[in-house]
Amino acid sequence: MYICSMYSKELVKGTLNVIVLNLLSQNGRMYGYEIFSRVKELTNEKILLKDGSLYPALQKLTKLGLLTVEEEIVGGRKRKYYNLTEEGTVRNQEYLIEIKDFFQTMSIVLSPKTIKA
Amino acid sequence: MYICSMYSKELVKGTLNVIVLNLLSQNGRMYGYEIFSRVKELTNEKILLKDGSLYPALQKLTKLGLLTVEEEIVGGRKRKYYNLTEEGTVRNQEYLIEIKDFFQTMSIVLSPKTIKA
DNA sequence: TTTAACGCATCGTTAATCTATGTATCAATA
DNA sequence: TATTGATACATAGATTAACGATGCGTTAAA
Repeated sequence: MYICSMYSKELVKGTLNVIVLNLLSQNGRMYGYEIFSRVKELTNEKILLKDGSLYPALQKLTKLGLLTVEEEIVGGRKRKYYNLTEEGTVRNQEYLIEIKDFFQTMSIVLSPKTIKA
Repeated sequence: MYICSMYSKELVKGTLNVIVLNLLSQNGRMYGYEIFSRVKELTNEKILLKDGSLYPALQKLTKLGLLTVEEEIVGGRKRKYYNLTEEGTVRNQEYLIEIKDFFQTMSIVLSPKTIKA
């Protein structure tokens, strides 16, 4: 899996957690590769999560108590299904509020017509 | 100057360059502390650039040929005025396009109602 | 049988940003 | 007059999220 996002790394940085948490909150039970595929599909291949980023992130979020894992064998292949915990749900809401506020603030800073004080 | 942004570091990461370039493209000639103040004012203190981030960033952008510097003494204090170069103007446009596209893409990923394929 | 897609893991590196600290001027204030 | 806060810039070292590279194993298709 060698892939590359159309956005500079720096931009995408800081959004991985909220992407993962939010997808899980909407779709429920998902496994890593499924998350990768779903993001790829939703973004028209504009955001391609790196597996070297995604899998460690899922492990980290689990360690933090935001996700639960269940391992299964499906079609001879190992899968790890993740689910949001209650804490994960709360954190997702917080993240969403923060990121939306941030995007709005950024659009003000970057708006072509800002009024000088 | 000890300050703290209301957003998590990770989110703001990757947006410093475009903030600086875009402010300069709108306001023309500005100095570091002025950029800090302007962003603070525009964002209602939600984004407070750290001086340990801003000044190195200005130096880096200058080294990259995106900015020019002129040093002046104003009111007994040293100021370094920055301006966009042509290359900086082009880069700013590219950054703007990228970040707006990215924000739109993110809003799709994070939208509460995504249609499953 | 080889390639591609599936599915997960991990080690070492990168690089943007932060923290902390330092310098110096000026205005206000206690 | 001494101190604080705002103005103005600088830098060395630490942090840390994410990345690149690599590895393992399965299944299906060419």
